[in-house]
Parts: sequence; C-alpha cells; structure tokens
Amino acid sequence: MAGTASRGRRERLRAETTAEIKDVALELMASGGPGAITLRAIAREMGMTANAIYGYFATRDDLVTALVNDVYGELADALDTAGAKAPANDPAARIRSWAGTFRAWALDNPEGFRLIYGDPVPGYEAPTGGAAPEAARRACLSVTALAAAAWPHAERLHKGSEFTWSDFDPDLVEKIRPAFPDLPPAAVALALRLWARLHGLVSLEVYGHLHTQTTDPDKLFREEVAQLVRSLGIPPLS
Amino acid sequence: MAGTASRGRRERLRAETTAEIKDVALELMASGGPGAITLRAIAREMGMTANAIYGYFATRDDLVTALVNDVYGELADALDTAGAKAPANDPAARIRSWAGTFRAWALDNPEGFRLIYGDPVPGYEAPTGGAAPEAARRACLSVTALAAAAWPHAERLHKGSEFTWSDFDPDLVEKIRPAFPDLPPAAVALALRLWARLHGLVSLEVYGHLHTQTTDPDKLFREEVAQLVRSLGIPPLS
DNA sequence: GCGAAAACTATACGGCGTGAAGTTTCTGCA
DNA sequence: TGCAGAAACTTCACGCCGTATAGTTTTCGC
Repeated sequence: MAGTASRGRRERLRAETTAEIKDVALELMASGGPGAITLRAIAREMGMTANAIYGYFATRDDLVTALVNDVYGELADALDTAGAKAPANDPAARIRSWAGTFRAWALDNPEGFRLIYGDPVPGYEAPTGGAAPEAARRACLSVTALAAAAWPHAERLHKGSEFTWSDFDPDLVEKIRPAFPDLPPAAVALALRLWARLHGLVSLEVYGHLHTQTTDPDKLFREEVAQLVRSLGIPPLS
Repeated sequence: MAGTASRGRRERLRAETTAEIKDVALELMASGGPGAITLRAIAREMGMTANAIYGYFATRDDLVTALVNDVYGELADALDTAGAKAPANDPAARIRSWAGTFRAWALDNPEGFRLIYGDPVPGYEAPTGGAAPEAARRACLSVTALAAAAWPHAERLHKGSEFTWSDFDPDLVEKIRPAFPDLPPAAVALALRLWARLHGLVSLEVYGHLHTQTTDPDKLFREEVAQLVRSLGIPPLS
C-alpha cells in the first residue's frame, strides 16, 4: 500500500508542479503581458532551472496552449453563466448580460484576451485542432443560446438565408443540434455574427485602437448593444 | 554646386537605405510573420551589420512604428478609394465596396493586419500618440464617409442618441467636421460601430478563430454586410 | 587637401528557447 | 532491506535576439 500511496504522491506532486508552472505563467502574463511568459522567468520565479520545465511541457508553445485552454475555459464559463442569468423569455436582457460580461472580462483580463485572440507570445504558433478550438466552440455554443432565444423575433429577418449545416464545423454542429433541436443553420450564422460584432468593438478597445478615437468606449458599446438588440427585431421594453 | 549636389546625394542615399530597410522588413514579415522582423535578419539580408540599422532607426520599436505607419497608410488609401468608387447616392453599394475591400486587404495582408491591430512583434510597445493613431483617424474618416452617406436613412433609428462632440478625440473631430459639416455626433458613433462590426468578423477570420467554426467565412461576411445595410434602414435594391 | 561628420564594423553583455549529458532523489520489487 | 530503474532536476552548450560602446572607414564641405 506504500506503493500505491507513493505513486499517488508522485503524481500529486507532479500535478501540483504543473499547476504552479501555469499559475506563475499567468502571473507573469498579468504583470508583464503575454510576452513576459518565458520559461526562464517562470523557472526563476520557482527557484528552478528553465530546463526543468521541459519535464512538464515539451515545449514553450505547449505551455502556452495549456494556458490558452485554461483561460478560454474561464471565459466560456463566465459567458455561460452570464447568458443564463437573465430570464429565458427576455432575449434582450440575456444579450445585454452576455455582452456586458464579455466586455468586462476582456477589460479585466486584457492579457488573457490577447492570449486567446491575438498573437499570444513571440513566435507562438497555435496547434491546428486541440484545446483552443474546443473552447471556442464552447463560447460559440454559449452565444448560440442567445441566438436561439432571439430567434423567434429574428427569424423573419433571415427569410432568404442560404445557410446549411455543412457551412459549419461538424464538431460544432454536433454540439449545437442536440442542445437546440429546432434551430435552423441560419440561426447559427446569426450567432457567429453576433459574437463577431461584439468581438470587434471589444478587441479594438483592448488593443487601444478605440481610445484614440473616442473618449467614452463604454457609451459606444452600450449603443452598439442597444442597436444590436433592435436589429434582431426584438420589441423594445421587453 | 558640388556641395549642394553632394548633400542631396548623401540625403538621397540615406532615404534609399531607409526605404530598403523597411522593404526588407516587410518582406520578412510577409514570409515569416511579424515575429520575423529582427534587426539581425534585416541586416543579414542587406549584407550589413545589425548595428548599422541603428543609424536609421534608434530602436527596433521605432522601425516597427514606421512600418505600422506605412502599412496603415496603404490600408487607409485602399479604403478611401473603395468607399469613393461606388456612387455617392448609393450608400449600400459604398458600404459593400468598402467592406469587401477591407476584408480582401486583410486576407491578402494578414501579417500587415496583425502588425496594425494585434501585438505586432515580440515585446513591441506602441508609442502613445504618433503615427498609428493618425492613420487610424484616416481610416475612421473613411468609414465616416460611409456613415454620412447612410445617415439620411439611418438618422431616424438614432433619435435618442446622447452623443456629443466631446465623446470623440479632438483631432478626429477636427478632421471630420470640416469634411462633413452637417453630420451630428451620433453619426460618428455610427461610423465607429460600423468599423468595429466589420473589424470583428475580419479579425476573427485573420486570426483563425472563424475557420474552426464555419467552413465558409465568405458567406458569413456577405450575410453580415447585408444585414448591416438592412439595419441602417437603407431601402433594399437601392 | 584636410578636418569633421556620417556610415559602418567589431566586440560584448544579458536574455531567450532548447538540446545533450550528468547527477540526485524517489519508487517499486526481490 | 537493498537495489535497479525511472523520474526530477542541474549543468553546459549552441545559436538566436536587441542593444551599448568603441573603433574604423568612407564621404562631405570648406
């Protein structure tokens, strides 16, 4: 039994060290931007040698990928709960809640936002497939819930839609259709456009391109969300 | 007269070398991403020492800033001509042309797009003020022309707007008001939102986040532009 | 033609990711 | 309990990066 206890211990230590590496990396990112994520800096902070980290992550990019996964997961969680917070029969409120949470998260975690949506780190190249697209699909599912809630109102504005299920990633479709059996492909397209529309304003703000044009990004964002709700055909004062 | 000719020669050579440095930097960026812009690589390509470049740019970031300025200028030019290509009395066509050009430019010059709108290069920190915001305002002016063309239709949808000129950057206002004397602040807000809305979809596509969700980003973009035009209250088949 | 200035090179420092080899510590089994 | 082997970690090395300093060559203006 000492054996199994020891194996458990070894594995636990390993998991703890792995977690600590990621934590330190996130701290470095928070204080110095994604560019501050370097193996040497992490090792320094932990009182180790840089090469020791190679026992936990085969390469620096693997570490960054793991971080992206974690951070994206947090974002997806936040969006999920934000979307579900407002009553299901009030799509406008759901959208406002979701959008506000998205922007707030991005402004609170600008480095995380960059990590997910930008060039995260010097020379980092995201793996094709893997964890990040998975998290993206989770976020997408979350915004699809918004589109589904708004669809009864928005449907008439999308009569001529030519979208089919084959226009979307199979993995995404596989997640969406069970969750929203009656939703047509056009609504998924709406969800993606909705997401992108908010992403545009938020990413311009996070990267500082909005500050140089407007002094009140918040007002601009509220206006955008209001017009977005209106453009979905949702009756006002719902 | 040899003197003035010589001075001219010296300055001309200097200008040529400066231009060559930037050209090589752009080539490196095109082939290896923004991260490939290194003084040593440029110097290698030019048969010089890395330090020689310091005679032309005080620091690597200064070089990147100059590149951002150039590239952003090209984009702004392309957008200007695209917007002006369609007849002034057909705002929908102008928007379609502008939007299509924006996306096409971004997909043709993904590295340039990242250079402008992302973390351009390892550890690069954009200067506050300077050339980039200037170029951003040019692009903003260009999109404002779209908003101005659409404003007669869109105005009724922005009745309750609370925007004032003080919500915008003074330099931007100074450029806009002479060019569009009758335009209210709300239309500038509309312009910024319009720009951001397209930026969202394009940046997600350039950074590869759309590929993992949809197989036909082009269709999605066309749908977005169509709905955008509709949401501006522009009558169809104009 | 000559003094000065500009352009450029040489050398060096510290930081980066990463590979190979060596050392210590821990684990599981006889 | 002792010991083979694996896992964790260190040391050393290489080539990359930006950049500071000092020295050298070329060119210009008088």
